[in-house]
Parts: sequence; structure tokens; C-alpha cells
Amino acid sequence: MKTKVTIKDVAREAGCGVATASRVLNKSGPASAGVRVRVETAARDLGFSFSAIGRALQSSRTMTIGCLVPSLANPVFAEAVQGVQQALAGSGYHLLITSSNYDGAADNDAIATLLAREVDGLILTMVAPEESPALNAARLRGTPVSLMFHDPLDGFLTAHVDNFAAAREVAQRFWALGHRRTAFLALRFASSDRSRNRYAGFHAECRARGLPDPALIELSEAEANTPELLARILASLNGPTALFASNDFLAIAVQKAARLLGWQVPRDLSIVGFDGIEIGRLLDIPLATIETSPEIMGHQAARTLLDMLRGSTPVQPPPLPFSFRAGATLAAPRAERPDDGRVAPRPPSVHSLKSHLKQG
Amino acid sequence: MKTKVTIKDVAREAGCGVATASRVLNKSGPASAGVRVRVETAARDLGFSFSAIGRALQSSRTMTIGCLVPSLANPVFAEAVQGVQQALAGSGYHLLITSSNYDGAADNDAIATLLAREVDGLILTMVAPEESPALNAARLRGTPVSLMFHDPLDGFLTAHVDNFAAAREVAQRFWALGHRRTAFLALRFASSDRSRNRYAGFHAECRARGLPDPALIELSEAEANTPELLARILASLNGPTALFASNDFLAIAVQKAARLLGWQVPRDLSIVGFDGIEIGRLLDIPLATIETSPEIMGHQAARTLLDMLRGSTPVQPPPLPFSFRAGATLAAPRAERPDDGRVAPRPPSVHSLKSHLKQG
DNA sequence: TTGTATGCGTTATCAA
DNA sequence: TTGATAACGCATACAA
Repeated sequence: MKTKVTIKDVAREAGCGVATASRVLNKSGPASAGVRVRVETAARDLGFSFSAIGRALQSSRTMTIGCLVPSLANPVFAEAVQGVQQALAGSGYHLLITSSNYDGAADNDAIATLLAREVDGLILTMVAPEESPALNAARLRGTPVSLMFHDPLDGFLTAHVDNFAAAREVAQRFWALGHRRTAFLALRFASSDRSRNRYAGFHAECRARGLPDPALIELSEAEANTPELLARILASLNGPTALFASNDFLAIAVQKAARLLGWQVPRDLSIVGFDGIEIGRLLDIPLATIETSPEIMGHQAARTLLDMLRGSTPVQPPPLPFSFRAGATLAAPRAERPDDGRVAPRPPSVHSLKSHLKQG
Repeated sequence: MKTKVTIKDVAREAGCGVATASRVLNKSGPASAGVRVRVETAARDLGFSFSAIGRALQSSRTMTIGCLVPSLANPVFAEAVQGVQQALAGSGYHLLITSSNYDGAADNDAIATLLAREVDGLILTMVAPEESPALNAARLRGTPVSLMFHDPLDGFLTAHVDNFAAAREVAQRFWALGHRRTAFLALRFASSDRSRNRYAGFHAECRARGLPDPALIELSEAEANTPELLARILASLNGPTALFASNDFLAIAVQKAARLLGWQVPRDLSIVGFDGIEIGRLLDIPLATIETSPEIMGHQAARTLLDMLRGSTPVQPPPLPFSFRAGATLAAPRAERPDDGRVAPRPPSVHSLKSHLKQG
């Protein structure tokens, strides 16, 4: 019933010493045929299974890997975790998963907890990896760390896509279609190096093409989740014809908001997202987006970590590929200015256009 | 430094015994002011933190809870896990998360592994809880178990919604709008008690209203993910005017397929989903669905488990509320047909299901 | 081939 | 108020 059966019980039942039982069950040493069967049947009869605790204490390896992501509710991270799990399957390692809810302090707590559990390695996506005490503690302690989603950092290896380059491609495509006034939409811009790098690339390419700097809009949770609020923000912009959303959810939300304003996508506003979540394909107007593979990212991060655990010293892998996924949310702007006959209520005068567009 | 610093190191540094150091750091016993500061500074200087392993071995409690879900890629489960995490926050317990990928065998392996880690409790959503050896092992061992999503089972407590009743409500609404020929769409029907119960409720209410039995369509992964294949299946049906999809993703996918056939939703086909995922609200045609709260479900499951761990013996909580979320995918059928509801050789319902049908 | 004894990090017991 | 020690479950060095 409530009794945990240990190797000692098995040994007693089999009439041998614990060392012998251990050797038999682990196939780690010699044992006569006789005692072998006795031990094995005893183990089976008693329903014995090894205690990971005892093993960990003795071998100073827990065979556990700690994984931290900002949120599991975001399918991008959930998929990455799936990729990690898959890469770990059969390796003997198991995953201890935590999420920080995009909270930098929780981040550090979580890592500290994982370290206290003596995880053998860490796979992390953090809010602020740059100056994390916990990350330093891990390094000090000699616990291998593999990052996901982050751009290359310091002495850490990371599985990532080139956010900067991907964002440049979006700008390039906007430009090629004839868009001139653009906007960049982000949630948690300040706390996400991904968002920042995407904006940086977008901005850089706009400059390179001679476009005005994109309008940068950072949304609050409330604004992102309430189409009416988002619509108001959209309306206050200087009539961009193309908008780059830092992730696909925002891209979908902004479409909803545009609809509230009576704008048609892509006629009145082209939209491109980021991530390439599956649902984007199924929408009435399939979403144009940068397609990445979080699952492969997780897979790569896990493989890198396994390499470290195996004793080798892997090098920083190149960025994972991304691809532009065409979609009906992106098209050429409806008409050449100056006289854009959009019906939507919006305040801009021609003058305010140039003066208002500033980088953020 | 690869050196793990233990309480022994702290004691040596502070010039006291390990017991004293333990008492100070745990505030679990008397200690003179002098030794207290010495221990505390030593611990800080050395960067000491307790080993969860050592603690677990000594106290036979790991302060870890094992959690198994079919997949983290499904936001419904991901949200539930979030709810679990939230309920556990501050309780001192941490989560060991695993997923089975809807594989019944992996299910059992996963639980066995969690038990080997001596988790203090389990929060589970399984493929086949009814006859799981691992689940029995947990019970034998005395490890508290709390289920999520499953309907009440045997001697286990579960956080759930009344799938049967929710599905009846869908049928009732179809009926009230004048629909007569209906269909039920499911993925992994055979391996999901949720799907089965939803069909059972839908079927029962159709009967109760005098409607023909709904057509039951079980999709393969490939069919669910390929609009063309799904369209072919839709076309082969007997012209249902209303379709109940076992989850929101299917409901979205089937809209895409309908569009391929030139059908308009809801004019030619009404669609209702299940789960109430957020994205459904943002779609061009907002999805009518049964809204549930996986997060609250996870929260409840965790609280039930915490009660058990605290030594009380909670009772089975009532089903969590669900609500019908209106959406533009549901409307009255376009026109009445003369042969309404009782002509035409329709594809028979799967007979083997009848054994699963619960009474209303 | 086998069994005994030791140590892993911690806490509880108990004697000082 | 302290500290030495046993115990937890396991693997292993070493002795038999």
C-alpha cells in the first residue's frame, strides 16, 4: 500500500545482498544465473522500480533537464517545448518545465529553483538573459545552458532565427510592392529581444530603401486583446499602407481592428505577421507571415545541450532558416497617393505625415 | 567552478556543526545570535543553496508534482497547464510536465517515470484512464491523483466540464434554428473520451428532438490538416445543414474546406465548435462554440490535489460551467426542404458507439 | 560470484 | 544552545 519498495526489499526477498540486486537490475556486473532470476522475479513481484532520488544523490546526476519559457499559452513556445521533448525522447533525460509569464524576476526565481533541483542542464528562453544573476549562477556552477529564441549572446549557445534578417525581408517586400508608409506593432517590446531585433531589422531596411521610418507601436495587453482599443490606435496612425506585426496573434488581432474601422485587408492595409502559426493558414484571409519552426528550434536547443552533457563542446549553430509565407493579407497598396480615397475615419493631413513618422 | 557547495561547507566555514547550520538556514531550531550571523554570511559568501535531492531523500517528499497532458501544442492543454502552474505558485510545489502525444503507451511510460521520480502527486489527462496499469500503480503506491478533462471515473477526482450536457445544448440550438440534418466531426474519436461523450450527448439530444441521427465523421490527422481532403469528405455527406466539430480547430478547418466547395458559412452550413479558444473570436466570421475554461480546469485540478496533499479528502467537485458562445458561423438553415429530415440513405452512425451512449 | 561498507546532502534525534 | 550521528535509496570500491 503506502510502502515504497526499495532495492533492499528486493534483495531480502531474493535472499541476496543489495549490491547483487543492484548489479542484476542494472546489468552492471556479474551475477549467477540463479540469483539473477530470483532478483528479477522478486523485483517484479514487489513491483519494484528504482528511486530517481536515490540514484541522483549517489551519482550526482538527476537525468533531468530544466526548461524555462515565457509562457506555455503561446503556441510558439509550446511547440518549442514539444521539439525539446522530442529531441530528448530516448535520451534518458526528462524535462522539468516552468514558465515565467514574461516576468523577469520570476525568470530568475525559476532558474534558481531548477538549479536547486540539480538539473543536469538548462534550456532557456528568458525575458532578460543579458544580465541575469541566475544565469550567472548556472555558469558558475558549471551547469550547461542552451538558449532558445535568443540571438547569440555572450558565452551561450542559442537556437534561433535571424530576426533582423527576417524583418528586413518583410520591409523589402513592402517596398517592392510599392508601400511607403509602414508601421511596426509589438507587444512587450521593451522586454523582448526578439521584438526589438525585428524592429531593428525592419527599420534598417526601410532606411536602406529610402522609406520613411516605420511607426513603432507598442501595445499593452489590454490593447492587444480588445479590438476596439486597437482600432483606436490604428486610426490614430498616419495612414500606413503596410503593417508588420511582431507575431501572428497581433497580426490577426489587428485585422479585426481594421475591420472595425471599415478598412479592408489588404486593400486598405497590408499585414504581415511573424512566427507562421498554423492557424494563420486557415483564416478566411490567409495570413502573410514569416514562417519559422519553433519545434525545430527546440529540437536544436536540446541537441546542443545533449552534446554538452555528452562532454563535447558544440559551437554556435547558424541561425535556423525562416521563410516568407505569402498570404492574402499582403498586396500592393490600393492607389498611389497623394489623394487616397480611403473611407476610414482618420485625422491625418498631408503635412502631419512626414513630421509624425519617427522611429521609436 | 564545478564544485557544488553543500551545507557541510557552510558549517565548516561558519565553524559549527551541520545540524546547527541546518537549523539556522531553515529557522527550524534554536541558535545563538553569533552563530546565526556566521552561518548566514557563510552561506551567502559561498553561494549556498539547498539541494532538493538531499532534502527529498531525507524527507521522502520531493515537493514536485507530475503533470501529464496529451500535447502541449494544443492550446487547450497548454492553458490547463498554465492554470495548474498558477494554482501551485507559492505552494512550494513544482511541476514536472510530460506529454504523451495522444499515445496510450507513452501515457503509461510517462506516469511510471513520474512515479520513479517520486512526485508527491499527479495531475493527469490521459488517453485511456479506464484501464491504465500506471494509474493503478499510483493508487497502490498511495500517490494522490487528480484528473483533468476526464469525466468522473472510478475512485478518482476530476476537473471537468459536462461534455454530454454541452453537446446536448448544441443539438438543442441546431434544432431550435430549424436544422434537421446534422453531422459530428471528430479527430481521434476512438481514443478520446471527451469526443465520445460529446457525440453521445449530441446524439441523445438529436434523438430526443426527433431529429435523424447525426452523421459521425472521424478524421485522420491528414484529413484534418488538408482542406482539400476535408472538402471531399464534406461533399460526400448527405447535405447536413449544421455541423458540430469536436474542437475549435476542426471547426476552423472545416470552414476552410466548405469554402473550397463554394459553400458559404453559415448560409449553406452552420458550424459550432468546442473549447472556446481565443482565436475563434478574432476570425472574420467569429466562431460559435462551447466556451470552456481550460485554465480554470487546471486550476481546480491543482487545488484538489493540493487538498489531498494537505491531508484532507476532497470530494468530486461539480462540473465546471460552460457556456454557448454565439458566433456568426451559426444561423438558421437557408431553406426548408420538403423531404426534411427523414429521407435519403444517410451514412449510418457507427453502431459500436451505441454502447458508449450514456443516458441523458 | 557475492556481500559489506561507504558516501552522496539533508534533517531529526538525542546526548552533551 | 550545540554537534555528532542515524537514516533516506542507491551505486560502487573493496573484501571475501
